[in-house]
Amino acid sequence: MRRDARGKVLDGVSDGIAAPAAAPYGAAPGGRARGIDRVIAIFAFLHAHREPARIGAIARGVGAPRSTVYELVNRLIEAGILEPRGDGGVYFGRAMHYYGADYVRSVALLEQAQKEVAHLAEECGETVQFCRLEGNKYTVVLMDAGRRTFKITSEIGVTVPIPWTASGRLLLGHMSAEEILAFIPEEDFVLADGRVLDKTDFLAEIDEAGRHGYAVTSGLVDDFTTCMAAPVIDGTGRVVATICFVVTRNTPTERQERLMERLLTSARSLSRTAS
Amino acid sequence: MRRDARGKVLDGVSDGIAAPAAAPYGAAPGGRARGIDRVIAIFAFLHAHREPARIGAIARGVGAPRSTVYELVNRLIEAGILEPRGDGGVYFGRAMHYYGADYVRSVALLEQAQKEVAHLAEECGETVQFCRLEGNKYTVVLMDAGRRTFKITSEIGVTVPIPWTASGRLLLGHMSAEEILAFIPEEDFVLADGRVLDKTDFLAEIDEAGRHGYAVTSGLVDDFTTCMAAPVIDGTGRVVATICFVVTRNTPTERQERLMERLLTSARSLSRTAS
DNA sequence: AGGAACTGTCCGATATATCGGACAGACGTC
DNA sequence: GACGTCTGTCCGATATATCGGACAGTTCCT
Repeated sequence: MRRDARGKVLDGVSDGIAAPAAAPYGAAPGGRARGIDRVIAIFAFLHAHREPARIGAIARGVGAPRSTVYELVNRLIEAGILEPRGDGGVYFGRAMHYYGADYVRSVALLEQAQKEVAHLAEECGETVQFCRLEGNKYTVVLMDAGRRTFKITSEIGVTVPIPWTASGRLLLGHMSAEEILAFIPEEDFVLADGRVLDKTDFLAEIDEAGRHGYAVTSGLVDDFTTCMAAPVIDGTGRVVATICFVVTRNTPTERQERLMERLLTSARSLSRTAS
Repeated sequence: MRRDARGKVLDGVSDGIAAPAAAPYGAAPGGRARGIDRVIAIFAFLHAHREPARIGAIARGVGAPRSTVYELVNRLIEAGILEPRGDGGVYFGRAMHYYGADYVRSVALLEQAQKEVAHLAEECGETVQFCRLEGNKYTVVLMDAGRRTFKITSEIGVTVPIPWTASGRLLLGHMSAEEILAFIPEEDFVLADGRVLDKTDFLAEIDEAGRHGYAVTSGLVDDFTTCMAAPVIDGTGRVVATICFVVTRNTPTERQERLMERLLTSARSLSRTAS
């Protein structure tokens, strides 16, 4: 009886970190779920939705009874964790921002990365990102859109297939070819425009990135951007994160080289903190 | 039977936004609390605690049974909302950062303020903060510690008595004298070092700040810092936030004037977004 | 005007999450 | 080596949170 409306939305922007334990969008029909699981599902839904949602839409999205969602959301609003927005919508609230800031502050690498990202963006005017793996996906953890924010390719906390990114070619450096192919879901080799990446090429690019100590890709996510990434390496030699520029593809080679120098300097500095 | 240990800790860094509805630290002894209320209390406790806490300490801190806290915390860790840290401690996790970033992105004023704060900090090298009221307290919403991060006076999301701050003198501009005195708790006029602020002086300073369109205070939070604040004003003329510099008290007057010019420019730009 | 789809609120029943207590093991101190 | 305090795990009982359904009011179609 329960329509699975909006399933598409959630699928498209899959997140993977906070999905309800076993159920895709909700407990088995008739089953009763715990409040905490409902809350986690509501967070995941709002994050995937990317903008305020009305309570009815949330209830449908997570497959929970409306009455339950009203109850929980109102309690979360009271706590400042969610916030009512215009037109009946609800989205994340101030408390989330405070707790998120606590997280960043508590991780030395992130705290420093935030400074580096802001500094590079200000100095060079380009978009700078600090990226990591999130399960078997890639995600932007920190970003500064720079001055000429011509286009936002990806946003904080939104997961993206690893092969779509320059950083992805660095972040898998510690894995063997077999491990890599087992790790990445088949469908992640398909780009947004339908093109399919060749796995042999991909493996070769990972190898090359590891030898050079950086990676550059063009026209993967879209036709007009180039992504340049440098690795942040921990004490064991493993690439734990990357710092990268997102620039227009027609950026002159000399400028790209200068930007890469700046990236490598920052990455080395971050690597010291990560050790 | 239940010791109220750590009560002091929570008191000292009172937060005010996410405290469990009625109970100070937990439900009445013997009573049974909802999972969601426990979760909210756990968040508030960790935020007040300012660093990873062990589960036993959390249980004591929020006045909940250990078995319940284990259950809830493990579920939250699974969802990436909390994260295990070294030595058995637990603190906020990646998901919190992602959701917090969603919040900032969804509020136009905050998104722009983040850019302004980073830009001013980079350009001037001083600590810049974007501040707001949180109930009847003051709190830093955004901060960039600048280059010479000589000392962190306050951190994101930590509430501070309004009279302690330069911003506080601007943020109450829309209230009458009676309203202000009714709004601020008696104890908030006592500074950290025990000095008591005179209410008449305080009201006069608010009036002066409103007429000048900025506020400057020295030696309030500690002896060595000066705080300079400029108001962000919405369409109705109300001060909805401030942007401010935190500098050493011995900063030359000419430099302070130049910094204030930069603040006022940013504040005017933000005011346009806030309207 | 009628209908469809929404919102926000209330209610009683029952499946179950929370709780208290017990357990073994780890750690440090005296 | 005995003691106190901690951890992580398990369990059964029962107070109760979740659920389904109903309600009136609103909006937006046609």
